[in-house]
Amino acid sequence: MTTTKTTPVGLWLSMMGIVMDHKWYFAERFEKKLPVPYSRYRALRRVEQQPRSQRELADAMGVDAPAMTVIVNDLVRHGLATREAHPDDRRVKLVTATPAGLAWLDDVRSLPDGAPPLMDVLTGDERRELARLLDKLQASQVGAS
Amino acid sequence: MTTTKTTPVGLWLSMMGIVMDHKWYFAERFEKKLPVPYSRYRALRRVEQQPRSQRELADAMGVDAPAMTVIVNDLVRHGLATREAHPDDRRVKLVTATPAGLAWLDDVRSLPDGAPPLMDVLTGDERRELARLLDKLQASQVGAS
DNA sequence: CACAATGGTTGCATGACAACAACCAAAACC
DNA sequence: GGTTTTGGTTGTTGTCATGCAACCATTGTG
Repeated sequence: MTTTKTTPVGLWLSMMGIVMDHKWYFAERFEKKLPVPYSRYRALRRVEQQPRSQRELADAMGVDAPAMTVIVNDLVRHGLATREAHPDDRRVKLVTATPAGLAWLDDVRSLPDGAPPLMDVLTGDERRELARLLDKLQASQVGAS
Repeated sequence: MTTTKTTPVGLWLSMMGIVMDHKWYFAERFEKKLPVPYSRYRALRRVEQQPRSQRELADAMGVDAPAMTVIVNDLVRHGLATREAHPDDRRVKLVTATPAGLAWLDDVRSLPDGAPPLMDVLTGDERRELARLLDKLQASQVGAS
């Protein structure tokens, strides 16, 4: 039985290992809901609260501009988001989630058996604590390379 | 400010999101240490304590036999592991970590700046608590070591 | 012994993702 | 007003991961 080191790298390796080992489980159910890659969810998530430019999205996701274009193309094609020119700077394309897009986000988040059986081993208190820690991690956004 | 839901799917999406958002950061430093894909680490990790057959490894990692062959080929080619026929059943190939393999595992685990700056926001207590929760999750994995 | 089942191997085909070059359009700057 | 910078697009390439088909060697079973 592994005992995760409490160093940053130790924690990171442990967390990444768990995610990688069980990614396939989630992927199966996720792609059944809508046949798009997970990166589309990652992008749409970030325009849930307010529209963002593709530049902002690319920086936040750690991908380059060409990759972002492809992702947004896909979102638009599926009616999950719209791409409009920014009124003040027409170079900028604002990506906005459509009602269908918001509904899809909710769908994914309430996927039955969407999470690998892993989480069942945690008690209610532990889940709340894990959620708190993950939120704290998520709050610290790192810039691009 | 996202507030992670304490449901299994909510926790899973949050955790996976964090890993995916920062994977590139780790990958840069990981592949600088040794130019092999991360999957090689995932595999070698599992033979750290004791040798395993490729079948066991494949099941534990959620990949099929052909993929496992490729991974082990790579490990052997880099001198990180050996592949020997099982004495009792010569169909079975036992994968064993070499001293160099074990050293590499340690190297990766002590990569300077190997983890994204994320973890720095956690206090010592929080890191210990996160390590405990991750260990509990990991313990429920198939073939956890 | 003939025959299936199991563990691995080889080869191929696909999809996701990242990196990059080349390009266009709209600002910003001197 | 011409140049540079910025946001975005198109297309190509390469790598990794995943899946499948066909095959070999070994073992187990009737």
